[in-house]
Amino acid sequence: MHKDESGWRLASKKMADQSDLKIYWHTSAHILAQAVKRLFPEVKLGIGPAIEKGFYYDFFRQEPFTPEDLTRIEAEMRRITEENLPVIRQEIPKEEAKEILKDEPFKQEILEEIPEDLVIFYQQGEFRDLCQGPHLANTGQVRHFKLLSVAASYWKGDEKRESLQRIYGISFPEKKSLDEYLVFLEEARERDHRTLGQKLNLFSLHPEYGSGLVFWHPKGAAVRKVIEDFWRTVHLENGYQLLYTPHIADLTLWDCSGHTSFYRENMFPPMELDSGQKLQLKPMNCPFHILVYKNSRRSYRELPLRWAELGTVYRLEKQGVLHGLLRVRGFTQDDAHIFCTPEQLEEEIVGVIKLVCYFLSSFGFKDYRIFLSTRPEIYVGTRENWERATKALEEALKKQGLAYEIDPGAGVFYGPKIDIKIRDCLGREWQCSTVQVDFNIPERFNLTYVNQAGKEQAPIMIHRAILGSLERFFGVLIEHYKGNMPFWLAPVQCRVLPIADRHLPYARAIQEALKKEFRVEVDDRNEKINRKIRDAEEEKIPLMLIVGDREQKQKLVSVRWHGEGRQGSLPVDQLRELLEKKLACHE
RNA sequence: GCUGCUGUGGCUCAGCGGUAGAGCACGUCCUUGGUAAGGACGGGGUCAUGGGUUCGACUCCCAUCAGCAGCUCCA
Repeated sequence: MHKDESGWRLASKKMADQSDLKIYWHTSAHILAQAVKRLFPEVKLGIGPAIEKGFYYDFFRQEPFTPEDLTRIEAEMRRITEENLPVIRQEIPKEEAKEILKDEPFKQEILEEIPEDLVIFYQQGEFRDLCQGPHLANTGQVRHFKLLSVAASYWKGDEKRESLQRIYGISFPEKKSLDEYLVFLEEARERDHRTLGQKLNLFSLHPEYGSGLVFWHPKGAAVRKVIEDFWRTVHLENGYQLLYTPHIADLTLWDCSGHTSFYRENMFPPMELDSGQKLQLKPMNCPFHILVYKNSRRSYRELPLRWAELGTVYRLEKQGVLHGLLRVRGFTQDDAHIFCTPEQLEEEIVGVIKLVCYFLSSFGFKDYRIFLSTRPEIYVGTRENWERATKALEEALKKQGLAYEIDPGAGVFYGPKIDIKIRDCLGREWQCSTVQVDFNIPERFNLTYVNQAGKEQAPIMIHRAILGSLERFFGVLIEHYKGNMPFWLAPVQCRVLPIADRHLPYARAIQEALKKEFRVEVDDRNEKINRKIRDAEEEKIPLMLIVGDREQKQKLVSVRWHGEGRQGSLPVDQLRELLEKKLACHE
């Protein structure tokens, strides 16, 4: 495995192992709240838990906290730790608790939700907070901490409720750990696909001409082509057929699919022609695939039909949620719809899951989480269908021996689903693969097939995407590899570096010898070899071939792999064999 | 969409109430150099947009647009 590949995974794992840190962080959050209360007595308290990496506390205050405020708060926290206040657990009758919290409206709201008569408080010095605990014994145990940022949040995560200010912080018993964490944050920034995308010239965004729209540069497009070619080949090998469908269709199609009622806020407004016809840019591909299905009468003999398309869709995402390649307004889904009989459902899901595992491992992903989302409160279809479909999804996961978590009530209204989430460099999870069983759309469009008894019957439809969207997947890939694309994916796989101008013809000959199978460039600039190497290294080109007098004379190339230094010399034919092997195993 | 911060040459950023600067990149020339930056010279910005305050605004204020962090929502 490449050294960079899972830097962030290791860092987060190391911390997760020390579950005591959660307690540590929780007490840190209390110290933060105490400091804020000392400096700004008018502030109302929200909640302040430990999170995966550190802690936060939510406050209600009219004025925003400034960076200077954070510095002051940090200084006050320092004082509180130096005071070494004992942290005392108290059990208090609810009535009394109400009196204590009379000036804390948010805490009161929490209090009212607690059924027990006795509630628990933790007190340190003059500060007392309604809290389950547990906590450290005294504030002096919190040694090294830093407030990282302040951002807005909603009370109870509800955008209709009050907007609070959330202060994030991190703390550790040892200075070394804090320093390491700050270095980790710095490295995460360097791994950011937006920075790397610019530096490596992979893609750009031009928000002044439309935010959330991606421009793939030649190098990004080269990677995309490899991904797409691989994707098509694998799908064809697995019994899929390819479809191409339009980007727009008459609005009535979307009325029929239910999108205009269930999905309107995410759709671009339709464009109206002189004739009065309204054409809608597609937010999803499924209605188009359905039209293809409906284009002829279907027999059970044809099923399952597996139709895949790299379909570009447009969704009007809210301004504030856009994020580099990971959340955009125009993207290409690696979509497919499987039409099958009820009997085939489970086997088809197993097939999809297998395919997901194959793809993710081909791209080097080993750290992902699988969620099984069950029936939400608002749903269509019968309970029996839901149970059957949920069971089919669950069985498929079990058959593949995959660990998964149940996400109760998180299914889509038309059916349950499996989501697979991959983490980015900052530990944020992004959904890529998704497998959804749909009862709704086949019914809405009145899809049928003729069964063995010669009767019409409704097929079951599976929506699935494996990479999710090419844009998001590319973004996650960049961060995963820190821009060091493995040989098979690298936009420029190999660059030939002639030592002096007189070696240019030989360098071109090497390029000719390899270019049929590999993406090869020649660095023909008037620069010293050190400079050429440095630039190639910075561009993260996997393979550098240095050619000078020695190589030319002996018909060799001097091989240097990215990040690994020189590896000796080889004849080109021998090198080609080596590279072919490397390609085949996706190294 | 909400809260806060930000918006200066292609990129990263400095700067200031009196009409702009660095590094990298780019161009020309010199140099032909063996495993991470050779040298010299040069071109390039109506300081996001629109209002306002002011004798004067890139600098202060307001609005809009966009970016960033987070919240909410999603592939």
